[in-house]
Amino acid sequence: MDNRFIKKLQGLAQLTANDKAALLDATSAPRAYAARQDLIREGDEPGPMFVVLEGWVCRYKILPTGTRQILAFLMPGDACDLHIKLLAEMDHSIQAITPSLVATVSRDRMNAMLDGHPNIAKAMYSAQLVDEGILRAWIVSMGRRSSTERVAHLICELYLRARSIGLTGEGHFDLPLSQLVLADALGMTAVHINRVLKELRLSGAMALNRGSVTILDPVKLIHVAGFDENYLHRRLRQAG
Amino acid sequence: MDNRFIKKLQGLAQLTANDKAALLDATSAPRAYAARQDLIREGDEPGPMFVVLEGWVCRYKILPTGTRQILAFLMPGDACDLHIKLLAEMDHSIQAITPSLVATVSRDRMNAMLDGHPNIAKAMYSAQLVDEGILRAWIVSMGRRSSTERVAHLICELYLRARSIGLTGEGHFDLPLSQLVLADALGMTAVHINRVLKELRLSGAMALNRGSVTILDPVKLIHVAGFDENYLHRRLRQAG
DNA sequence: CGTCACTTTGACGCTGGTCAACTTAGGTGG
DNA sequence: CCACCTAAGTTGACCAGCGTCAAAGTGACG
Repeated sequence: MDNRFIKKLQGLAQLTANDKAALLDATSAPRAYAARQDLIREGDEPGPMFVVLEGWVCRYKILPTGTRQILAFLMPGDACDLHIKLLAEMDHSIQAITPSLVATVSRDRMNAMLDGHPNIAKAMYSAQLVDEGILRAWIVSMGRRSSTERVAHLICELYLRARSIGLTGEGHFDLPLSQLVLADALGMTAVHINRVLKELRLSGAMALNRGSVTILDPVKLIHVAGFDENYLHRRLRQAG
Repeated sequence: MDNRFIKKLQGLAQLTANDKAALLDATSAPRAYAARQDLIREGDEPGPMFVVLEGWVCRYKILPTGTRQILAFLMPGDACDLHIKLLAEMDHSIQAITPSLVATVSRDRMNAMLDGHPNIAKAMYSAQLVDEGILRAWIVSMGRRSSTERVAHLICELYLRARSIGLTGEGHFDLPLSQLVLADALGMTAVHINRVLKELRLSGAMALNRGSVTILDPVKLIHVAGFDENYLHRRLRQAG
């Protein structure tokens, strides 16, 4: 129904009613987090696996100089850290950006689910591969794209991810990220993000206003971003 | 003995003689690759898992503009793409940097090994988590570190990785990477890499000459890099 | 001994950071 | 319903870090 975790995994593998029931049960008691509240901090001992059901969450790391780098955005349906318990401590923090509902699944329960439900295991391994691909794409962006290209590329990525879980309208979607958050994600300053957004708005490619993105000219935006349309698409074998 | 894959996995989990025999057998027929030869290209259908036994290998991606971004370095003992077969096509290429020996393990064989050898499974999942941590650290570097810091940080990382598989001497190690390759890895130009290396040499922190790095002042280098000494260390629970 | 890839250096300019001020929007309490 | 407060967004002036372009130097290898 509106369990976006199940919805997402269904796109990655065939799930039986039994599989879905197990997933629903495992995520049935989510906890609410306030905006800016940490789920877990760098240095903490890894705990259960997190599954975001509502809201936006990010992984981030603070450098000794006080600057922040956001490493990933987690949207409803995204999970993290399949085998994380193997690590002694977290090398980054995870924080809610908006008020969020997040389920936790203990490692034992997780292992039982992976063992007893091969379809779930397949879907989750696929999801992890996609996440790794996103990490690599971020490196490419940071290393070889201009600031304008980076911003456009991130918007393309987030739009497609939002669309795949049914969170988009016609040519627009909610993006509850401040310009400071975008800057921390893209390795830029909020000031420069602002200038880039103005440029993209004036060029007629896209506009970001009050937490909502309007894609004015998809073709132009994709072109500016140098976005590979198949990036999050063709990458998976046909589910099932 | 000198199978560095086994040596590396031993650092991540207790392996029985039986486990080691299975690993040795699976990697007993490596293939030789010449420098600059691709193991697999972006767009190809994913094949077997690769295990680097000798030489340096990298993941990379070419942008439409022709620029290249290196996404990871693979050293002897490093493997890649545990579940890669779930993807329809590669989103990046993998290439030998130096003449290399690389074993391939078919997916069926891989799955059999993961099922039949829980210690191997544990070690390989740990290795993958460490690799993901390295990806995240690269994002942090690209986003929030200056060029000098980036270079110093990469050298620290590579030194520690080389040391963990016994490839370092006293304060120096072989680094068969041209300045162009370093530039492609760090999102810079070869010209600027050259200037940064000169600066690091003059400051007495480190020197790179003819494929070999000499760490002149470890404390200074770590300080310049803002390197977290525990980055690749404390991160694992005690093996065994 | 010539070729080719790699390294080194200088001059110059653009992208994006810094600093500072002002505007806008949203929330809270009187 | 307004006054106030704060976080977020916007803009301009200035400049530094790093890219670009060009040329010369070095070493490996046939």
